[in-house]
Amino acid sequence: MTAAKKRVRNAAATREAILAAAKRAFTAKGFDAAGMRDIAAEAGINVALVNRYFGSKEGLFDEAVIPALNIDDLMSGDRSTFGERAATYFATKTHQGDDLDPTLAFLRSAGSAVVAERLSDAVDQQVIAKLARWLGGKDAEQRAALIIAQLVGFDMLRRMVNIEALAPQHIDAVAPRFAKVLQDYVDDAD
Amino acid sequence: MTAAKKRVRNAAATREAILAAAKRAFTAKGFDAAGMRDIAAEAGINVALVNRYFGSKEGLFDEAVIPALNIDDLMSGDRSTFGERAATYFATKTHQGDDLDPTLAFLRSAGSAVVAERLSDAVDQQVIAKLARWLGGKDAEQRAALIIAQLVGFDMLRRMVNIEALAPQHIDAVAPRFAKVLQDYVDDAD
DNA sequence: GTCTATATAATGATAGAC
DNA sequence: GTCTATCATTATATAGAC
Repeated sequence: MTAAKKRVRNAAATREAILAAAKRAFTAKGFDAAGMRDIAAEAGINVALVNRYFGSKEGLFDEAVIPALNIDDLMSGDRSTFGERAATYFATKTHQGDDLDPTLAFLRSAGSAVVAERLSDAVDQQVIAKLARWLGGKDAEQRAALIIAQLVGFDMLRRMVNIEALAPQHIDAVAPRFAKVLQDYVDDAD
Repeated sequence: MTAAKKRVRNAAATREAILAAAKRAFTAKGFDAAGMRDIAAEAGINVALVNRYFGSKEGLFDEAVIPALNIDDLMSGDRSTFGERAATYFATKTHQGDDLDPTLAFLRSAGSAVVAERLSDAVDQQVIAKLARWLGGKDAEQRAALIIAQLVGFDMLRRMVNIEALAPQHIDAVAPRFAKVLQDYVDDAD
């Protein structure tokens, strides 16, 4: 057993514990609603340590959420199957409670004035610009932006608004329709 | 001139002033970030009056924002031109600072636990179910949900994330692409 | 490295005078 | 109908003891 009041000194472990708790909190409640006290309590440490390790709540968000805003996994396969892969992924993904879900964290934090700009920059540079380069062809930026708009809107309605028609049990009807639209944008490169 | 400290007693005018200020605040900052004091100050009245007239911040949101969550205007025309009308509307709309913008208010408030459920109910019943009935045909609920997902995601990226490729000056390239996708969902009724 | 205690500033809501 | 004054709560952040 460890000491009751003071933790064993372990900078790396403490840092990771805070980071993990922050990912859960930002995913579940968004930036504004997630509280430093809650994050510290769930990490099993004192509030003061969060600021010591990450400077501020914003600094914590920068490390916990911002780097994860990307769709690199979807760009690792072939362009001809992007629509199908993206549609299946977004139509079936479920949030594991102890993990960061970047899309949910983004959707729940997008209304916050504090992190709005960093979220914008991340989506613009790490998601859309990167996807545009991967797509190539004419109007790549616009096609990439429209693709991401579809994905973001779909996830918003499916998991935040809880629209029943988009639930996983209807994937057989939804996924093909959704995949086709996405793939049309990919293929519309002249 | 009216009295300096006390307003002329006018329940209807006071109520409207609060409502107008609330619409601006909820549009600009979302439910959580909008403050009762700010709303009261902008309406030129005392904070206590807000609670007197609307019971609570939630009650104010219920009157100021919830009923406006609909796309009735887009459903007043012909089904064959829905895609074009919706694409043009969403690709060019700009928020007039002294008005409610329902989509922005929704996007900026969606992360709030307090109003999440009422927003879900409103989008589900007032927007998607209504659009589904108007669309008709097979899988109407799913097609309606996918259409709204496109519109919501598009507005999110265009006006909240500020993606340059979706700005009004590129409407000539964006709108036709966007319109086609929307219309495909409308026409896919068998 | 970790904690306690506190500074400072907001918040939504309400009781009661006028 | 409108206001003042205040309650009770919460928030992030920090100084300093151990």
